[in-house]
Amino acid sequence: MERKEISKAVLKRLPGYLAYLQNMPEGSVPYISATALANALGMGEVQVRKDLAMVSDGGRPKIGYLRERLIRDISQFLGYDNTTDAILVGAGKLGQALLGYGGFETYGLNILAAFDVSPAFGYTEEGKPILLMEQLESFCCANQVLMGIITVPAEYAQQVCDRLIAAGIKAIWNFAPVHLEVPEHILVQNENMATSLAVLSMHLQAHMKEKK
Amino acid sequence: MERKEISKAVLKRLPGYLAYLQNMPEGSVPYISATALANALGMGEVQVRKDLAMVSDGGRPKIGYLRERLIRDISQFLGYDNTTDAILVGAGKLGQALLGYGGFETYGLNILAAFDVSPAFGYTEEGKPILLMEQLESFCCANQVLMGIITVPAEYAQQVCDRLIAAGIKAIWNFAPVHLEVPEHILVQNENMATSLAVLSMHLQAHMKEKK
DNA sequence: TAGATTGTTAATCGATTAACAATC
DNA sequence: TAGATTGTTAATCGATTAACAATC
Repeated sequence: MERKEISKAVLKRLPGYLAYLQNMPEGSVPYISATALANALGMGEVQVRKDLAMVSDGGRPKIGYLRERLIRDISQFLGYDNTTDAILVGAGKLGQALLGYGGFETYGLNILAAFDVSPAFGYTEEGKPILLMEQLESFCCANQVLMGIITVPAEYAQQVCDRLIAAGIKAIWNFAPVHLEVPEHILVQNENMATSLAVLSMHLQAHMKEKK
Repeated sequence: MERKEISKAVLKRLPGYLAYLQNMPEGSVPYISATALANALGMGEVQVRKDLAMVSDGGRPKIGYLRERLIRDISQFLGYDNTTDAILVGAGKLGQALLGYGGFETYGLNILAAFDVSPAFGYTEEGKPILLMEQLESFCCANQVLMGIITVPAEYAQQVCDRLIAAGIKAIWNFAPVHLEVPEHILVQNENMATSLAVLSMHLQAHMKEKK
């Protein structure tokens, strides 16, 4: 499969397809069509077909895609087959929730360690080390870590971010509700609860108004 | 301010403006221009100006917007001034992290209680009640709850979702990595970690390839 | 006044949808 | 073969960007 340029919009839909395919009722036919997938997820069938065509050429007219093959193709496209090492900064509640979430391995993400200013505990329940902030740079360099997850309070996020970049990190998953200033080649992905809440809040407002 | 039809794209950018305005260095000039805001957040100035024009008519040529006024206008537009009651289902790690996160009040969100199959604990550290699933329907009806937050494992998400809707809920914030099937008038907002990870993963793949 | 900034109207860009030929 | 499904090419839609007139 030759890699085409892919848009962010398509990229964001791929995990949804993958999740559905992986959780599909077993025992049924081994093939699935773009049409069937679209119906199951409540999406347009043309869109799904086009998206799938971006990442796999296993589609066969009249038959569809071989489910296992499609799972493999999407996973590979998303880079889930080769694991990425990451570190997490900020072992508060949210940080610990993420550390404890086992599901990330499925996505090829491996959180090596957490860092925190407080040395209160040395290991998480899962046995991941919680280290002091002082060790951040040396750890990242030694382990060639490329991804950093920020779960510190908003006011510390920028300085943590700066240190991560100085330590050689290229991609940042930011859970702090602030805009981070970074050099051009660094990617910041904001996990922004406020954004989701805005959409929900707007929907409820419209609902309330309707009721009046 | 007359309400115009607003696109989802604009809606999702508003919380970012708001957060920046609220955390601005105090003591400086009380006015801020769309240009200044755009530069601070690394966005296009025309886009910011247009977005602001959607929610406020306090903009004055040569001067810009009065910061306090703008904060008020955006907050009001997003409905952050009148609080929304919500319940949370699934008091696992993620659920508890959300329950413990104090910041939601800022967005007008008030989590009244959590529900779980396990009656192990009656209250969270913050004093919010953790109730049994059996009480879900009666609680929602009695308190006229309109929003439900789902933090249960993927395999239970759909049945929880169905119960929430039956209990009168109109908007669902879904943290489970599955597609939820809902009637037309119900809004599901997926907080999808997998989506963010896909974007990050793709960036790192590109980075690795470059290095080779 | 001059100049910065606003809001609006028009042009561009990108993504989605529709139409259709190719294929098993 | 007939029909379902694929992938591709063209049309539509929506959002972003650019250009410009209005205003303090």
